[in-house]
Amino acid sequence: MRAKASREPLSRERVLTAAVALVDADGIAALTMRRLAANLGVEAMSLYYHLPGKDALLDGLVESVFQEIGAAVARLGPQDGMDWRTRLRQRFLAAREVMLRHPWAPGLMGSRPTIPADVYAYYDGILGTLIEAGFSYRIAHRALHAFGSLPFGFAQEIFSPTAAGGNLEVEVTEAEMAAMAESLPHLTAMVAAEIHDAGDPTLGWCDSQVEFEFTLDLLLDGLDRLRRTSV
Amino acid sequence: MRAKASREPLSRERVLTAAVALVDADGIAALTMRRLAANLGVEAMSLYYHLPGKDALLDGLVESVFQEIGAAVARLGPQDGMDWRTRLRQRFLAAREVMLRHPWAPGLMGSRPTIPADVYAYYDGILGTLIEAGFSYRIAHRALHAFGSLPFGFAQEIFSPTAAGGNLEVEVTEAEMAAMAESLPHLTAMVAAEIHDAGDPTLGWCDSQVEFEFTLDLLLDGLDRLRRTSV
DNA sequence: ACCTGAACACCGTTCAAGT
DNA sequence: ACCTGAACACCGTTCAAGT
Repeated sequence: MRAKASREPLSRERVLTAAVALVDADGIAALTMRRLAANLGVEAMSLYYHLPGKDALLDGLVESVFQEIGAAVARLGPQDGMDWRTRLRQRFLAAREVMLRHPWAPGLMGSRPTIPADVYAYYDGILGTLIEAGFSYRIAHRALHAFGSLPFGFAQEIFSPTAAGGNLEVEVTEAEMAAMAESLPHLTAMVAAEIHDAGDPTLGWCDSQVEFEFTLDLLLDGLDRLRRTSV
Repeated sequence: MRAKASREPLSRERVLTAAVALVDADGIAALTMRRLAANLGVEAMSLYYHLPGKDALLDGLVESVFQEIGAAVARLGPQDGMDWRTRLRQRFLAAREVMLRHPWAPGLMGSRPTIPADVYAYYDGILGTLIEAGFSYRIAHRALHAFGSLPFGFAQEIFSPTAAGGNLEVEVTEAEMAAMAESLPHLTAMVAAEIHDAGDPTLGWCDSQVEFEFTLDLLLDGLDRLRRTSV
């Protein structure tokens, strides 16, 4: 895990790249000034020359992930011929691919008190798409809120990605299953009725691609209906 | 802030109550084993007799908030005559009132690796309401995901409640405003078009009651349309 | 049964100092 | 300009010990 010593000096960018790699590999709890420095072949105090402190490091992590989203969206190319729903759908799905690579990012974003500046530009683009499609500012504003975290490629997860929900069936014994059927009749029936493909890459608790796209389309369709009736 | 010394012995419940009070008052970062103990008039090590460690304390905090939601929902009384949309709407709005009292809770929930057991029963009730209304298990399952955090009384907040978004206009100078109009034309126009009631109690970044209910109704209406067409 | 004191390993951060 | 060593205040947690 320790990077080979390099003679080129540190930089904010190198520090952030190493931090993303560290967190991807060992989780957010492993991100320590001392450990990050060690991975860079340097003392902890050296980091303070490139970043004011740990909060700035965490902000930088969020910024890094968002820039990755920005790059993925830019890679989609011009969207001239498309209607607004297709445009937004592509954006959000591109963001999702980035998030699948950094499952710690949603939790980190949710805990930061500041918003990286580039995010405003990102939202401005979404808003522009909506206005161009004929939405009023009022409805477009509410649409931004309704989208929630979808622009960042993840559906709502109230609890952490590593939560137990998805593995429910696996860890439960026969006796517990019977008790569950009694206390949680509807959930038990649902699990029985639904067969999930195991092992698909997911952000967590059943938050598979299918669920993500269902929520996305439910909102897009509902907004489109609003647009065509009242605007 | 220090509680008066009491002769009755500590208990898990007393510890959790004090922890909620501490976090309500001073924020989640102020929750320290040593500080919590001091508030209880006790040494830090005493807490370990009632809770295995800090993780258990954080889990207990989430559990406490959820039990408050459970109590608020129970206070709604029997829902016999109501249709499914009204039932869910009342539930989610009741949960929202609890969350407004504990603005740190969404962030904490998002960072916990485990789900309190009672939450399953809560979801089972929501699922039962959907099934009773005629939804298939497949659609009901997806509806649970689409709801996201609404059952817990908060709409998606990608960034922390204390984020800057809501105060954007206030902190911006004239020159910055002009620059903003150039780089963020649509957002600037939206802010100009929208007048927000200042000072309303909110979970954060424009997540006012109106936005919450808009998202809620958008999803409920969309689901209802699905129910009546394909089921 | 319930609480404590001393100690340990580990944080983030400061500051003066090195090169 | 860039990095370091020693030190500080503060963590969560252990363990043997008190009552």
